[in-house]
Amino acid sequence: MAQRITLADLAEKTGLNISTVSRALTRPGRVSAETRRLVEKVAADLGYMGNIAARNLSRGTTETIMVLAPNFTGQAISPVFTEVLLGVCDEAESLGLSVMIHSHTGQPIPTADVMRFLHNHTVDGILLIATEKWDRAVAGHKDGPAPPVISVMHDLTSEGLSSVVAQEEEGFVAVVDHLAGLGHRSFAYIAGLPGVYHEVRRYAAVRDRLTALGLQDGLVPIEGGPFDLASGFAAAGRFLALDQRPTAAICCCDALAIGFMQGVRQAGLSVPDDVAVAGYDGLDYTAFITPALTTAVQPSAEIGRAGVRMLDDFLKGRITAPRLVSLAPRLAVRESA
Amino acid sequence: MAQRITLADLAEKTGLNISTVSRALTRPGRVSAETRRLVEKVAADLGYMGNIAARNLSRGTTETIMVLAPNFTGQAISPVFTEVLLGVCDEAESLGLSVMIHSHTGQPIPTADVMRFLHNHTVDGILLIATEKWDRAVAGHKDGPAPPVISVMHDLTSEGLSSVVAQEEEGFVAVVDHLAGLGHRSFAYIAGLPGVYHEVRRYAAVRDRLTALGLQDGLVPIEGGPFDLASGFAAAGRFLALDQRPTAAICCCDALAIGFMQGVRQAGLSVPDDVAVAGYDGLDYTAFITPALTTAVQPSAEIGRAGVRMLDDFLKGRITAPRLVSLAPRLAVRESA
DNA sequence: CAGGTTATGGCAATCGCTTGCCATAACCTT
DNA sequence: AAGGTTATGGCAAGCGATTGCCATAACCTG
Repeated sequence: MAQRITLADLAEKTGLNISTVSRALTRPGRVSAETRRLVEKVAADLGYMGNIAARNLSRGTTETIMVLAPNFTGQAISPVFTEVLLGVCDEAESLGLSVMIHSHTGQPIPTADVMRFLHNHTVDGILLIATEKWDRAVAGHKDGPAPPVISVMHDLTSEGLSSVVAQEEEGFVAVVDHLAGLGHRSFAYIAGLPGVYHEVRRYAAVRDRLTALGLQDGLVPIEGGPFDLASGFAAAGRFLALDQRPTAAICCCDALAIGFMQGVRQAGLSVPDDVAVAGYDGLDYTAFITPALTTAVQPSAEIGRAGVRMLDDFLKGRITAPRLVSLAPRLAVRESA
Repeated sequence: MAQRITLADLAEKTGLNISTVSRALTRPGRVSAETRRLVEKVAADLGYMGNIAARNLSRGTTETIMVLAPNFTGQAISPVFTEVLLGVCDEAESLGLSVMIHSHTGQPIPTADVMRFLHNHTVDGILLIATEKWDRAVAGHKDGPAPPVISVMHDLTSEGLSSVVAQEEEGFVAVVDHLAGLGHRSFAYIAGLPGVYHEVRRYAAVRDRLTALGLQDGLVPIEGGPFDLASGFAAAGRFLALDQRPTAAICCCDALAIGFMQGVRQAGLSVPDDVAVAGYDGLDYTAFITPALTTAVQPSAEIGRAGVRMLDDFLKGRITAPRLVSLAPRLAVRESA
């Protein structure tokens, strides 16, 4: 793929100077309409395509953003992440940004990596899908201006990073309220990975809401696992072994819920009659299984879009102070509860 | 994010020439061990990070590949694609390549786009996940050397593109054989999007195998749709309206199968007793729904990995002629059939 | 019509790294 | 010890586009 046509070629062909050609192509108002038309015609004729690397070097910019995702390689991907990515790509495209994707291995966040990508001009900004805390100290940027990094799905404003998140708490409040409204008084909580951001917040939301309703004594936390189907299935075993089984199960995420339902039904229990089940995320699949899962549907793609918009605002200097955007989930009441 | 340290800084600090510093960092054998150590130490001290854009311009290379995916924005993503992407990222990382992702809007493949990315040095090579035919003519490269583009999931060797695919036909042969072995003699085929590569091949595989078994008269094609859950659900309605319902349903993909199962079960039919259902793809979810879906599990992530390896081989000049790699799916017999 | 704007195009430095080619020094051979 | 290698580092020319600054020409204004 040898680079064929350069600005120099166009310059020679048009008899103009390289700089004029460059301006004709990138600064519409800077040259006369006539000149611009000429250059454009010749460029089209010759099939000029420009050299991005040269532009990047010269401008010190790449028009590229990176999404740094957790565990993206080496294990299953959460469909939620995929949806976020879809939103990201969508919005990036309409803003004229390219998107690179890279994975980080989880906690602790490889701040050094982040900084490297930024510093060596690989990308202009980063959309961080963190699993754990962003260790600002590692960056050695404690005093400098905030780096162009937006946290997605995690509220890291306390660390100085703009963030766009879902109102998970509200989602779980809605779930709890719905279940309580159905008359349930005992609740299993099928946990995600212990200690992890989402798990911690979701459990807290459930517990607090139950407490507010005076039902905290009915809460039975059950070990789950890494937000996947198999962990939910395994959790069902623990649930079944309980002396007094709660009548409802609130799962930390949809994958756990689906696995859990599969587990209890295999043991002969009926959902929702023997145990009502609710999840969180709103994966497509939840609507097409039997019984269809009641779940809080999170606007994942929109989160991705908002993240990109925010990063773009940041890069263009339209905002400077860390900001928080949080999007509300919507409860989808279906058969399982 | 101002670029701070450059090779010039290191050169000054070490008293060496820029070129020597550059070599110390990138051509281990080219300088004395002592010099290298010195440079490395100073580089570490100063936190040198290099400027990728400059390197790219100078080397005429980007060490970046692009995955060009269909419909990635604007509509639901197939989990299969996600899995492929996972494999791609995984392998790319271990080969030291970055990956950009970009979407194309389907047929016809935007060959011009492809060429632009290649020509303007945005990326070194492309992993094309095509939906339709690759229009070689558009590229205007009919005579030139093959561009560094690998087709993934579609055999485009006939167009001169190396490809890595799944042996879909074998997968469907296995499905048909399994169903026939169970005693089924009438088969509904729930179709994907009409005319689309996968749909065409899969249907042909089913029909041919049934013919080979002398069971072709039992085949009833049923309109499905764009490889998603809702289409499968809708197809169930058509299936139910049939005068004589086949006893087995072969679905073009898992999403269709899941939607289909949901549809027929909602109508009171039992799977597999009233109708056996089988899919293709091997999505995680198929094992955790009731009834668990019998399906041909395609090694999607491995396809992604193999694609990247092949592209890398191509870029490094280890292969030049178009090649075809095809990976076998594995039949997972579960409850639905 | 003189003095002052404004529009347009050219010059050349610059972005930071890479690499072919050359010079030097050190080390062999016979 | 003379001629020949080999290892190491420096020089400088790129890679291709961008952009601040300047020169010129065209156009105003009173």
